[in-house]
Amino acid sequence: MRHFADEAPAAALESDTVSPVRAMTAAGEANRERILDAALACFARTGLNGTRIEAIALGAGLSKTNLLYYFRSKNALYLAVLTRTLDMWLEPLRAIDADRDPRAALSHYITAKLAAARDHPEASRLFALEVMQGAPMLSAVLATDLKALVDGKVALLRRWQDEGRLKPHDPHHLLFQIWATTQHYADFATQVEQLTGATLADPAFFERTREAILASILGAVLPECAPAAILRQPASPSAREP
Amino acid sequence: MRHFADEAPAAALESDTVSPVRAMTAAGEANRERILDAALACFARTGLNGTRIEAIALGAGLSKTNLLYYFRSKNALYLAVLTRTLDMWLEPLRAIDADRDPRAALSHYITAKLAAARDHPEASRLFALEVMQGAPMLSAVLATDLKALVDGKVALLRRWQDEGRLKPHDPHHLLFQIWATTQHYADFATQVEQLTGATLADPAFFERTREAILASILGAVLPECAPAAILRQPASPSAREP
DNA sequence: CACAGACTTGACCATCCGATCAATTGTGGT
DNA sequence: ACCACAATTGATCGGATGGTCAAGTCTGTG
Repeated sequence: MRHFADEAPAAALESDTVSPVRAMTAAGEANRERILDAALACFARTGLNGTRIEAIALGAGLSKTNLLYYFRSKNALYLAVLTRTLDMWLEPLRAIDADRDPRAALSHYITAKLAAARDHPEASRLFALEVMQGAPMLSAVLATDLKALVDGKVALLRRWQDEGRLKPHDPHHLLFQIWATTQHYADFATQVEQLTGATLADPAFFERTREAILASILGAVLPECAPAAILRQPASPSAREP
Repeated sequence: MRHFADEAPAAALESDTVSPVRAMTAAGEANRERILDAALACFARTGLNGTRIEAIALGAGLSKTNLLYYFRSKNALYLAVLTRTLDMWLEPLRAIDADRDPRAALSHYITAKLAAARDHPEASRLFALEVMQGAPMLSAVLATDLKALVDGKVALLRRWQDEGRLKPHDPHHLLFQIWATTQHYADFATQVEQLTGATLADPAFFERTREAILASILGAVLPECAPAAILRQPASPSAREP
């Protein structure tokens, strides 16, 4: 019997290559992966509470009991899926490069995020579900890792602004806008498809989407376009409004 | 025994003021409302599967059995919450007015949506959860009511573009961007607060957020600012990208 | 070949939770 | 005061489901 991570968000998962006399079989590793894939698909569609452990097992092609041999509990599995997906999900943000020109950096970031929304919508939905429920399993990671990562990029954006290479625009809101607009096409794919009849899988639609996002976001932060007194009318920040 | 709506998405709920000999007591009506409020709070936080019917009863201040006297099943209650909230949620979109000047109309819409995200974040999360899971209970309504509403507004936006009062910008994407950016601050409030330390409840933060959104979206569609050749570098729509 | 330990299985348990029922209390109208 | 019906309650059922157990089978290594 060899069991793995459980509840603890800081779980170290397997690690220990000191191997307990004999390590995990190739078949075992393959099963673990298949389980994680199936679990991602299920959790992203129906959430933690909505998915039955048996459905995941079915998707992975093994029995419920056998699945529980690899992951001691549904929570442990959920956590494993979460951590496995997180790195991939944050990769594009990490890749924003101080050495590159701001326009290229932001343009690449937006494109990468939109491509991720197209290629891994389940990952997007998984995190969206988790965060929307208050991130009960992820709050620690968010408050440390993500915070640090974002702080760094915010500083970079500020520097670019100070150098006059970006228009003044709150860096946090810039990031939020990018996240929101790109992930929207993954998280609300159902709605998008019902209203437009298209999906990001359609290259033409992808390109139109990309251009629409680039137009509004780059237009707001790149200095070549005169600011134009866009904000003029009364604020009325509290009105529910007609 | 008087029971109400059940599964059917097209449920007519109570209606019938023809009263079966004696209508519902004032206390009864009040209870119904309290249940719906409590249910909204719970469903928005933990989703349909994640909330126990007893938690809602507790939040509403009555017993589980008593709650089931007012709503014959958890699904019926969920559906009732959904439909009760939908009207309020779509109101700002309906209010986009052909008679108004495009700038004012869009600015008002964005402000109203952001205010709604601030004042009714649970509503936002409720629909987000529902749509993200494929809108199992709402797909019918979305495909008809919402579709019709959106089609109308898209036509209006197109007209404005044809008249030169808006820059060419796919109307669907414009709406999606507005929805995504405003609702993000409700749906991902946890994350936003962890990263910025602020909430929409803070008037200064609300105003900064509003300005950031207006700047990018209005900047992209209002004609006073020269387009500027923002989209120039290679598309590479498929690259995952470094 | 033998054996240790990874892998797999089917039967089973315990509990949670949505829902029903029978019975009681409260209340507005006549 | 009485009655019909709304409102409320506690007991209880039954199905679903997460998780355990004991008993295997398979496989690489000594």
